[in-house]
Amino acid sequence: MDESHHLGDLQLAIMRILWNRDEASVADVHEALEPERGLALTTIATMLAKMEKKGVVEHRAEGRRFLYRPTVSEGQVRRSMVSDLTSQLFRGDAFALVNHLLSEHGIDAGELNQLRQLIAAKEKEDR
Amino acid sequence: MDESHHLGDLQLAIMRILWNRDEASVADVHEALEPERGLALTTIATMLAKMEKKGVVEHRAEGRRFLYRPTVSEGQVRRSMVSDLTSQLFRGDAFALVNHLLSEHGIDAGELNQLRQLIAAKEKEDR
DNA sequence: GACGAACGACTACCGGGGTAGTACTATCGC
DNA sequence: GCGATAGTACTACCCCGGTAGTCGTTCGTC
Repeated sequence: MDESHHLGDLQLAIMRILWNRDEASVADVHEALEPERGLALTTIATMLAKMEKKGVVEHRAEGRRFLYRPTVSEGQVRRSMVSDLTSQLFRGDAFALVNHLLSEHGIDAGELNQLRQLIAAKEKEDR
Repeated sequence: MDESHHLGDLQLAIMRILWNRDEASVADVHEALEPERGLALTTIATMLAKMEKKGVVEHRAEGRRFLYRPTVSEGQVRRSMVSDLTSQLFRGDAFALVNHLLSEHGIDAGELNQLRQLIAAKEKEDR
C-alpha cells in the first residue's frame, strides 16, 4: 500500500492528462502535450510503457490502439512525494515544512485568513 | 540566482554534515556516515567531487588532505527543493501545499496551536 | 633510501528519467 | 491482393545519482 511513487516531470505531466481524461491513447497524450513540449510520439509511447512497468498506469487494447488509465490517484502521488521531501529535508517533521512554507514562500494575508479557518475546523473535528 | 539545487539523498546527508562542521575531510564525512550507511570511502570522495563540479561545495587543500565546505546554505537548498515540488505538484501554489499537509499529514493539536500563533504573528507584521 | 599507508584521480557500472529512431504489424483504401 | 498508413515494440543513447575498484602519488617511518 502506498509504495513511494516518485514520478519525474514528464511522467507527472502525463499523469495529469490521464487524471483529467480517465482514459487516453498515446496520440491523445501526445496531442495534449504538443504545445508546451514538442515531443515525438514515440517518446510518449516509451514513457507510458515505462510507467506501466512501474505500475502507475495500465492499458487495454481497443482495436490496434492502446488506451491508458492511471492506477494511482493524484492524492496518492502527492502524499507519497510530499512525504519523501518531508523526510529528506525536515527529518519527517511535517509541521516544520508548514513553518518553512509560511516564512519563506509567499503566503498572502487572504490565504492566512483561510488558513486560520481551516485550523479552526480541524481543531473542532479533532475534539 | 538561487539556481535550483536539487540534491539526492546521499548528497543531502553529506551536506548536513558539512553544514554542522563547516569544513570536513573525506575521511570525516565517511566516518560520520559509516553507522547508517556502510559506504566505501571512495564513494564519498566521488560524490564530493561530483558535488563540487555542480557547485554546491568547494575545497581547499591542507597538506595532502582536502577540506570541503558547503557553498550553499541549508535554507537555500530547502527553498529550492520545496519550490520545485510546489510547482511540480501544486502548480506553484504554496498555499495548496500547506492545505495538503494539514489534511493529509499528521499535524497534531499542539502543533495546530503553535501554527495559530505563527499566523497571528505573521498577520501582525504584515500590517 | 625503500616500503607501506593515506589519499585523491580516474574509470566503470547500474538504474531510471527523458528522448527518439527504426522495425514490425495490422488494417484501410483502391 | 497490395501498398500506404497508423500504431506499438524494441533498442539505443544521454545525463545523473549512487556505488566502488584500481591507479598513482606522496608522506611518514624504519
